[in-house]
Amino acid sequence: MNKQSAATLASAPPATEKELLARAEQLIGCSFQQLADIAGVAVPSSMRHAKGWAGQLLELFLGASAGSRAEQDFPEIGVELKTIPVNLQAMPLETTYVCIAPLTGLTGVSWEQSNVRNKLSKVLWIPIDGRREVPIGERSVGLPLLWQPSPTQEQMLKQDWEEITEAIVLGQVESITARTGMALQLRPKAANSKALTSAIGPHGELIQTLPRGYYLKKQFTQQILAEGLGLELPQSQK
DNA sequence: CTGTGATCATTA
DNA sequence: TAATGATCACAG
Repeated sequence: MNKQSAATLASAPPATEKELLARAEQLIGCSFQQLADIAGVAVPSSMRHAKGWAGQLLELFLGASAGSRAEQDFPEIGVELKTIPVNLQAMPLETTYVCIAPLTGLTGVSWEQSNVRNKLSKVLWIPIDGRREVPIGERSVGLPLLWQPSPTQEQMLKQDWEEITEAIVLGQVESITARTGMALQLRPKAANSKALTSAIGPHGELIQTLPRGYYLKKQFTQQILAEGLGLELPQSQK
């Protein structure tokens, strides 16, 4: 079968949301093998040593420009790109990394000014086939969804962020686990478990601890994707 | 080391 | 088997 693809590498960032969506729509149904061929890169046999491969491949086609800067992927139009591995039921297979968590200098920082809120204020979700039993080259790209948090979702994120931030400020960072929070969680984000960064200790002193990052829990991401498909949960009452 | 892109793999 | 804690590659 000749799968016709209009996918092309982006030469510049999209100037508008509409242009970004148009590019994303050209990728629907494309396999990673096709995209890798166009991009001139090899398809890894496993993600084990190529964990960000799919995300960075899609950045090439969409024209993301921020590189490794702590910014949205498309600062010109205020959009963050997230690829999300899913199964055939469109259920997320992984949590979603949001950003690194500052562990010092947080006094006086509000949710409104937080990096988490900035990154999540508008997100282009692109589901990808994340099934490990399928060879990577055969996995394909799903339907893009441009999302902004609903008031309820933002409230949930804000509540979690405030709970976690308060613990960090109070020197309780080491007592925060991935179970803290309903939508947002704090987890290690480092090369390995020996990496260290500064944080506030239980008595207000500076301590060295494992760097952490903010992640979205699967259940929260699943809700976003389901609503994007128009699949609201059944209402028991109308 | 920090921050980007995340997924892996051991544990509960 | 799902979720938590650990890890991989690369740019700067």
